[in-house]
Amino acid sequence: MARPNRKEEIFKTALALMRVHGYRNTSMRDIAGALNMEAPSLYNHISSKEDLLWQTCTRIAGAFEKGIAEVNDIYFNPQEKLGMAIRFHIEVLTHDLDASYVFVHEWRHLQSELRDALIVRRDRYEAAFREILAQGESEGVFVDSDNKFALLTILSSLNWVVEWYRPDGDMSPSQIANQLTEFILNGLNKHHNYVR
Amino acid sequence: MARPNRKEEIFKTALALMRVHGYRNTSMRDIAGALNMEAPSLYNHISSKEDLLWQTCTRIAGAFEKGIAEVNDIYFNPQEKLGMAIRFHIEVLTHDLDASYVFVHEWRHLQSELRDALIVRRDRYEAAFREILAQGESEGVFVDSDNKFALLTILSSLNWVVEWYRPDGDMSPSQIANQLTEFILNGLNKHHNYVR
DNA sequence: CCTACCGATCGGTAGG
DNA sequence: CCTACCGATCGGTAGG
Repeated sequence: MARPNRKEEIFKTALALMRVHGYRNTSMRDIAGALNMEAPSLYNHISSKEDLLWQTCTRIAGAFEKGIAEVNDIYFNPQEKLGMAIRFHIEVLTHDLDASYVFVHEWRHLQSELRDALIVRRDRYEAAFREILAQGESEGVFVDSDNKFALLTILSSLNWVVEWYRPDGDMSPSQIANQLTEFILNGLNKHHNYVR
Repeated sequence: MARPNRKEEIFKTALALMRVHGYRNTSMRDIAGALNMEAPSLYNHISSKEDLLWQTCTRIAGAFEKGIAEVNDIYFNPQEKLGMAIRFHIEVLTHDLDASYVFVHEWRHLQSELRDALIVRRDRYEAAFREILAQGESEGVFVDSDNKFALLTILSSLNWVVEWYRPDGDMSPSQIANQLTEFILNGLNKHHNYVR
């Protein structure tokens, strides 16, 4: 009876359901039903419902961290750095859309200790992004913006991609990254400021 | 015993709780407790938990619609139009942050008929925004972008404001609107395209 | 992997 | 505005 990747099947099914209906609106019975099982059988493969969410969040958070670390290792030019950071971010989001969507929307449902741990990691990630903006400013290639504000605006436009991206849609992840990079670099470009 | 604005107090308390804990994680007992009442007493003032969400969503949706209609009535220049549309949008979001936050995050928990009605209204709002971008393109003042893409990117950066705006923070709603407008107009400005 | 089942909690009603 | 209470549903356990 034991299937090799039953655990993965459970995660995949659960995340697909949670993306559509939300974490709280997806019951263990829903997940089991989609796999032709009974709810208690799920506990032979996973430890709790919350663990489904937690494992997913840490996995995605880890992917983001790996991306930003790579950017800082390889690139020096702030524009290139920002462009690659955007590219990695979009790659993570689009590579496993169900997991990313659940991560972005449902992490609040974790217990406070787990949630706090994620917030720390998110803040660290945002600080690394912000560092790129600060570097661009000090080198005189980005406008002197309110760093925090610019960062929030940039990340919001990146994260919103989970709302409308479709693997079979018009734009590939790479094209999305290109367009967003162009849009954002225009917004930051020191020598081309739009004057009202 | 009857207090004049008990209904409003219930809405206000419920939305504040739902913003922090989410719709599903806020029980009628939680809401009642915060008002020193018992849960069944709430039903003398409201009809259902879902109605709290529905009334809130329609109210905010109406405010957005009023804003975009006003913009289209008064302004002709596409840059001005876009700037004012951004300004109204930010005003609605910041004017009642609890309600806006709940609207943005929790509308999915409505029954399908109500949810569908909101989607129709949202699509209409987005179409009006998009019309402004199309006008700017045809007049040659905005870059020829993928309209849908540009629109999603713009609205995402606007809606993300509910995540970080604090009434007692550094930036006023007006300053936020100014910064976002500048950032977005730079991104769209035809004659100042950043070239990679 | 299942049956049987538990304690907790939910939105909401009856009746006053 | 309250007490008493309902039927439904939840995550999860016991035991096999």
